[in-house]
Amino acid sequence: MARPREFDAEFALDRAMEVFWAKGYEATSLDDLCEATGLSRSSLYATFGSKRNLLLQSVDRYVERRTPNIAAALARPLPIRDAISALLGEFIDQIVSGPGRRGCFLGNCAAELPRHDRAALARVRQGLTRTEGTFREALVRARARGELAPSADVAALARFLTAGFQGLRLVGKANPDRAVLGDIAKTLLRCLEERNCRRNPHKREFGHDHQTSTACTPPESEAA
Amino acid sequence: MARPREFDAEFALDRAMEVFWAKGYEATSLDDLCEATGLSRSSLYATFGSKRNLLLQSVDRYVERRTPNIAAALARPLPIRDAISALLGEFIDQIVSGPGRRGCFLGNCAAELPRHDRAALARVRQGLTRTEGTFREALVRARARGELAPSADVAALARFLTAGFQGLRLVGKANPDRAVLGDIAKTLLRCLEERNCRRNPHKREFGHDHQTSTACTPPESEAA
DNA sequence: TCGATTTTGGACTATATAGTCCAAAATTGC
DNA sequence: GCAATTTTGGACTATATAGTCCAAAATCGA
Repeated sequence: MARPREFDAEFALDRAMEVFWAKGYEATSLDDLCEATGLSRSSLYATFGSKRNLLLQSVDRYVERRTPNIAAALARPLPIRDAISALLGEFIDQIVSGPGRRGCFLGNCAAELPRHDRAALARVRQGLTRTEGTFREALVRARARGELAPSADVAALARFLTAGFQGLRLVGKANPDRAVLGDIAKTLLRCLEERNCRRNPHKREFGHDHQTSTACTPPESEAA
Repeated sequence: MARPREFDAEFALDRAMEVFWAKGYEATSLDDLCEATGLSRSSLYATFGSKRNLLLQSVDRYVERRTPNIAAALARPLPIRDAISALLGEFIDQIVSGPGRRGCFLGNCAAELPRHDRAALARVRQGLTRTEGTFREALVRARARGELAPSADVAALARFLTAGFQGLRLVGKANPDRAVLGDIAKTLLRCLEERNCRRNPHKREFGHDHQTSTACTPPESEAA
């Protein structure tokens, strides 16, 4: 081999991720990325290929970095509700305390990325699925400890928690108000109370039979 | 007066909103806006001032347009849970049926807008607050009808529902899977069951006392 | 030391972008 | 019809952008 790299690609990726996270994909320029990573354009392109490719890798990186944190928070020697409550509280603290208010990178990407960008959305989906899995594993353990009803639908609860956390952080970005976020978290936690976590077999599942067209205007011919 | 306008500003605003909604703020160019509205640059600028200003007005427009829809859905002669269930189902249908998968415009803006953009975030916040108010009013009526416990904390429930819907739609953008979204909706609805909606006075409220630093890395010196 | 190989800085390109400007067109009151 | 007034199309500007390219520098094996 010849001349070695003067930078650490992992470190550069972390810094790039931070920028994408803080500013969003479109609003991040290559100059921003060069400045944040300390790399020149040639090194950036040689290492990561393109801005878009760097985003994809940043998403993966984010997931790698955050999943263990969440897993650790849920593995604390606490009743699962208390562990989740603490996790919610930490997010809320981060949000209301100001500077770190960037939301969840996965959520930001999901919101910003155009829906025709299959590859990128797949990465985001994988990340969300991993979060969901982390929640589910913790719930399974909690159920085994007797904290949830034996019939608790932990898969559904995990999905719900994933969406709930996303909702909390998204709302928090626009409305970093402790009272509001506390209400959301408090109510969310109630869904974990033991009596709510039994399966309810005669309850209709979702889908298939809704008629009235409400919500938001659907049409518009798929703006390019 | 002299020469009259050849276009309808309201109509143009609607079209502009659609583009922002579909593509996001940064990814929408003035050419996109001109094409969608049919206006020339001069007319656009004379009418709306700037791209950013047009976004702000689009947000307001979106809120004006969607609030009555939600209000109407919640005012249907149904138990509140059924009305909300139907609303969730409609959103899910829209998401999984494909083309309309743009998420909520407010959520998209909250995710994309930089947090230093006070004015824009305030508009978004107002929109979310209005949604919350719509939920709350419906819940108050439901409580008066005896569908919720007299002590139900309808304000907290409304905030929770606002975040929950945001979470559902955000997750749906990355993962338009009926099973996943159905689980989220199903679990969310459980929080509305009568027995869950009583105030629980000795339960600790949120905030103030969380210690471990988990979640996602907070630092980074406020990337410009 | 030398040739081979890789990295690096930064100049460069081609394009896209938000916003400006003005002459021509359209309309009004008279 | 005419002067006044407003709108309109689109040319124009200045800048920012993603990505390319290459000569110089740095390192390695021999």
